[in-house]
This record gives sequence, C-alpha cells and structure tokens, in this order.
Amino acid sequence: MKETENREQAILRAAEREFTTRGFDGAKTTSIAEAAGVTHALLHYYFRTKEKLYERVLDDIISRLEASIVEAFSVSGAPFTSRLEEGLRRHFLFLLDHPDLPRFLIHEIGARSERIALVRARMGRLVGRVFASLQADMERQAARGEIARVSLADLLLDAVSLNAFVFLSYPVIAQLLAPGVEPRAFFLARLEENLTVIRKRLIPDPPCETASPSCSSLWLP
Amino acid sequence: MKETENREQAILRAAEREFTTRGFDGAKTTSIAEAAGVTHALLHYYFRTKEKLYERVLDDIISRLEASIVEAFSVSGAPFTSRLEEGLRRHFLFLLDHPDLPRFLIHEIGARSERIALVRARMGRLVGRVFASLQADMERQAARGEIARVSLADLLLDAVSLNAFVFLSYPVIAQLLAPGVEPRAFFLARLEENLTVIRKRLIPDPPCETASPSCSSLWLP
DNA sequence: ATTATCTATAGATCTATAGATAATGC
DNA sequence: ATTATCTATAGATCTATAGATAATGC
Repeated sequence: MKETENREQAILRAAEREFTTRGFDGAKTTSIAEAAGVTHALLHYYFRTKEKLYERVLDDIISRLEASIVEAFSVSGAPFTSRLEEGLRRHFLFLLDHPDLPRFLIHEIGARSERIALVRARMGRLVGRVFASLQADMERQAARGEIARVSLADLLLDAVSLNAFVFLSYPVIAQLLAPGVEPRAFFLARLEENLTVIRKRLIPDPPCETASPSCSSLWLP
Repeated sequence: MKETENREQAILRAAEREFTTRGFDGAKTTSIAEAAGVTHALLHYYFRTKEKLYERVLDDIISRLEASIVEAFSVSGAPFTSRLEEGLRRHFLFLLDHPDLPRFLIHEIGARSERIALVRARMGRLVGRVFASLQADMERQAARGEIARVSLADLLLDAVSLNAFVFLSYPVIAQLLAPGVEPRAFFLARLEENLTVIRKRLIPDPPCETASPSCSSLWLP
C-alpha cells in the first residue's frame, strides 16, 4: 500500500512537471511514465486516460494556488495597505516556488477553452473572497484620504500582472535586462520594484497641495 | 502566380491562427490546410514541414512585434515622459490587434526552449535600441528632479507586464472583474489604468517636502 | 482474492511523400 | 517545361487496452 502510493504520487509529480512545462498537447504519457520510473501501462492503470490525469493535475494546482492566495490575504486587523503589501509578497513568493505555473495556466486556458469554465468558476469564488475581505478596509483608508481612490479590481490586476509577468517572461528577459545576476536575486529585486509600483499607485492625487518645485513640474495631467 | 500567392498566403494566415491559438504541439497541419481551404499535401508542397511552416510564422510575428515597438518609441524631440506614454499606448494598441500573441510567444518560449535563442537574439537587439533611444532623455529629466530615479529596465518591464497581462488573463478575468462590459471598452479602460500606474511610478520621491496633511500620512517607508 | 505491475500490441492520429493530373508561362 | 494541385498511402508516434504475472491482505 505504501509502495502503491509512492508510485501513484511519482506519476503525479512527473505528470505535473511534464504538463506544466509542455502543456497538454506537448506532454506524452510515455515520457511521464518514464520520468516517474514506472511502466507506461501503470499510468493508465491508475489514471485511466491522459485527460483524467491532466484534470487531476490541474485540479491540484488550482487548489494550491487558491490556498496560497487566501492565505496570502488572511492577515487581518492590519490596515489595507499593509494587508495588500503582505498579500503581494506572499503571492510572489508562492510563484517563486512554482515558477512555471502562470505560463501553464495561461496557455491551457487559451489553447483549450473547454477548461475555462472550471478555472473561471474557482477563480470567481476566490476573487469574491479576496474582494470582500479587502474592499471595506480600502474604502476606509481612502475615505481618510490616505490613499488614492482606485477600483480594487484594477489595483489587484496591476499587482498580479507585475508579479506573474516576471515569471512568464523570465527566459527571454533575464539575460537581457540583468545579465549575470542569479535568478533568485533577480526575482527578489523585482518583488521590491512591484511593491514600489503598487505603493506609488496608491499615493493620493494630487500628491501635494502646496506649489513646491517638485510638485509644479509633475507631468500628471 | 496570383492564385499561388493567394493560396500560400491563405496557408500562412491559417497557420498563424492555428499556431497562435493552439501552440506548436496542439496545431495540426491537417486543420491548417482545411482552414486555408487547400488540400493537405499542398501545405507540405509550399512549406515542406510543419516545423518550417512554424518557423516562418514565428519569424513573421516577431518581425511585426519588433516593427511595432520600434515605431512606438520613435517619437523624438519630445520629453521622456511623453515618449514613454506614447510608446506604451501604441504598444497596447498593437496588442489589441493581436490579442493572443503574448500567450503564444510565452508558451512557445517556455515549452520549446530551442526557440529561446532566436527570440532572445532578436529581442536583444530591440531592447538595446529602445534603451539607447530612451536612456539619455530619462537621465535628463531625472537630473532636473522631474521624475523619480528608476532603472529603465524595471520601468519598461513594469509597463510591458501591465500591457501584456490583460491579454494573457483576459479569458479568465473579464467576466469576473467586469461582467457585461464589451471587450474593447474593458481593454481601453485598462490602457488608461496602466498609463496611470506608470505615471505615478515616476512621481519623484519624496513626493512633498512640506508636511502637508496628505503627505504626512503617506505609507511609503 | 484483490491489487499492482509488466509485456505486447491494437487502434487512432498525424506528418510527410510518392506519383498522377491540371494549370501556367515561355 | 515548370509550377501548382490532387489522391492515396506509407511511416511514425502516441494513447490505450488485453492478458499474463507478481505482490499483498485477509
């Protein structure tokens, strides 16, 4: 029984690797079996079809993603800006642990539109929860004039865009933008930049009411 | 001869559509031929192999992307911030015309790493040109204290992240974040948000030297 | 007895080509 | 003559299953 679970899990691990790097169409059940160190037939014994194995992998991944996001924003009792910042930081670190997850999800959603419904349904619940959890706090801080008025949807999309895109584009940009820098350092520097962008996005406008030199020359319309 | 070019081009168009939506592995030469309204053998007559057809499509796409970016930043004589803003706007509008191009490039780069070298080489030249063209102007404006000091690489990556990610995530997020809004309106609203983010990123810090109420409560560290 | 695992192979699908026929330019 | 196009099919690759054998729990 223990042996069994090991093999089944070995297949799942290998499958996740294969599916996330190559996509459904590029993945081969033979390669998965080989990577898992089992015979090809065993894969079908456990998971019946490639499609079912894929669904299982996708499901697991989305669950982990959900859990990480819910957990990322679960810091309560703190002001909106702190919660947001902490959420972004955790979200980024999660991606750092699963660097080709964004690529996988985005490809599969675009290329195999049958999958959209499932992903959308689960993301819907998730977004709903995060929203509900942050909206009131945000309003409160905005009412006090401490932060700019932004739609929370836009703000979160800004943040997720910044966080995810580094991983999506990494293979192309890393050598170009930061040659010789080790991956982890590169990513962590981006995390700080992303936080800065979001912080500045929330600076109340107009940033100054006095006509100080640095304010008069602002190019904000 | 005219007929010929029509068919060859029909195959190319169909191929681009098939490759960009399904990726190399998901694309079928039979489907491409069918979509182009030609017999399957004709596709191999013109392009020999699926791989060669793919290379041709990828090459065309990258060329168009390059051209659009070079053109986007070609506004000269204007101050850095105007050039940047205009560049981002044009870049975004280009993506609006080719909405599944980011997804395609990112998947293929990740899933078929053989392709990285080609894409990276061409992007390298491109990034080099854009950088050279903007760097001096940026320095000048920063020296005058009109904009914050940021690495140009970070700033451009911020912008491209924001622009590209809307298209990458559109299938999942549109219904969630803006139900009932027509796609074009949704995208154009995002363009404005992206511009706002980048503008605010460039607000010089500290934004105010006087201790006005709106400044003293800033949560910038 | 049931569950896990293997070998061998059937079936499906897709790319590519061979070889025949039609269209085109000289 | 050369170029374009078609029909038919070979070959390769991949998923899936049948059927045999080994391991495990009762």
